[in-house]
Amino acid sequence: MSERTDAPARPARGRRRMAHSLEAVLAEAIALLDEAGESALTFRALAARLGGGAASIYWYVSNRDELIDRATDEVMGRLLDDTADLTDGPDPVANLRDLSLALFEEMRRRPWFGSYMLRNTGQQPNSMLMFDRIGQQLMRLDLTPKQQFHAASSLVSYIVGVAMDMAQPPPKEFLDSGMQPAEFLASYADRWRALDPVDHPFAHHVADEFAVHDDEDVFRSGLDLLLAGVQVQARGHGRD
Amino acid sequence: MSERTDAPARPARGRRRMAHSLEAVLAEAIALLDEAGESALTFRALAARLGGGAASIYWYVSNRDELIDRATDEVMGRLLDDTADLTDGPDPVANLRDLSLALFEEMRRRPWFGSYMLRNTGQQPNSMLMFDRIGQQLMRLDLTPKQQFHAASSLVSYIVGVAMDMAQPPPKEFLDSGMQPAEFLASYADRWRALDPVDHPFAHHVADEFAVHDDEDVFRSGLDLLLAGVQVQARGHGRD
DNA sequence: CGAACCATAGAACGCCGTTCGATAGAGTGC
DNA sequence: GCACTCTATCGAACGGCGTTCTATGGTTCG
Repeated sequence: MSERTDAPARPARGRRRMAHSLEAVLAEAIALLDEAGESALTFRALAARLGGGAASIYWYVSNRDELIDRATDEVMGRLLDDTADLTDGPDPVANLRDLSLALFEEMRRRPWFGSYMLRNTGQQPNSMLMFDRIGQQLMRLDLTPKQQFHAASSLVSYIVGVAMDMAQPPPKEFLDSGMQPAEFLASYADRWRALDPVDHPFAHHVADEFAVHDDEDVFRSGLDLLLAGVQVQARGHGRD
Repeated sequence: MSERTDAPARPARGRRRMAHSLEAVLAEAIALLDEAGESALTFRALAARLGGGAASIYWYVSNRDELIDRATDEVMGRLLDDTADLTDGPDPVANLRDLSLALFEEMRRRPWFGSYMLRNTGQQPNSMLMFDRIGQQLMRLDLTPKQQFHAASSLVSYIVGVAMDMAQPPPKEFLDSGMQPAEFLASYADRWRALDPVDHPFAHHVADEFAVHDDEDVFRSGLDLLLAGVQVQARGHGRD
């Protein structure tokens, strides 16, 4: 009857015993994912955080997969909001670059995010919106629809590929040896240098670069290759 | 543990002679992965195929992760053998294209393969060899080592990204409705057409392309964008 | 013939996702 | 006030998983 005044705009509807809510479930799920990665997101751990039983979560979500889908889409939704102005620029290619970099930033913040970004966009409306936002910039270029579709798909594939790379948890030898990330990278490069030079000429050739590389540089670099290709295609404006 | 110490610990691909059972374990593991995907690869299922107990497998492999790593690397080893001649051509960029397409083909054959390709190349000597083989072609172009390293990484990321896409199991609605893949794709395109045209202009714009697209075309298309970017960079021959 | 070692496998542990049924509380009609 | 329904919660249990421990058969060799 009388409303609790603690609830702001969206009252969490009448508080029951252990009032959950879809919002709360997703918020804690995301927190769990952020703190300890995908394997840490279990129904029991989540329930403990929410202060209830594991079975209760099934009221809001029918599945662990659906839980992850919704969490991912929630994050994507926020990202859409935060980056709404990135497509205002006059140059569509520059806009694509900014948009992709924003995605990269989010993936760096949340290594789990990229891995689930593309699965089943049918279940992830916001991922679909992001895909469309990318495509809309490509529509502004002088390309055939097929070229535009291919370019959008390739861009997303590239981004997800990098995401997968970054989602790789650091090997435990790193966690054990309290090294700094830069130190570890350097010592990892030494392993490249220890490989047979006959079988691995390239590893030796670029070991120095590898030792000091920054993930964002690598990402930006590949992104620019892809976008350069798009621009070549747009100027050639023709066949596929 | 399971290795004799007399043989000069071969790096990776040398035929193992006495490790009769490790080969069997990996062969059955790969068969299981091929037939029913990653989730089907359980120690119990694998043991059943081998006609023994689950615990026995731990003699050959200390981990499920290691099992998957070894299976992946085994497949990569065969692929290295099968594609050894793809880098003989005079044009390094054409060679990269052929190599990438061979990887794509393998990923199409084995959707699970791409997902595990890049993890921990420290544990996957053959993946490292493949990475080097890609890099060797890039060494032949007029690029700085940094550019070469970035290009190799980006190429692999792109390939893995597409792999992730293809590793997505088809939604169960597809399996239920005995549709042909082409039919399903068309009906999926209808769902794009049913989206709000204001929010999803691009989806509507390319729905027709999406309805008839072929994964390999899309892959090849993005690959060519990337390689075109590399070529632009090589001709500009300079700064990053 | 017995010892040493390789290889196997049954049983159990703890964790997981998921299901089922019981039940407490809020809303509703009388 | 009361009974009834509907919503949301949760304890308990099921089956399956990776993994470990321990016991034990089979070979090889002195």
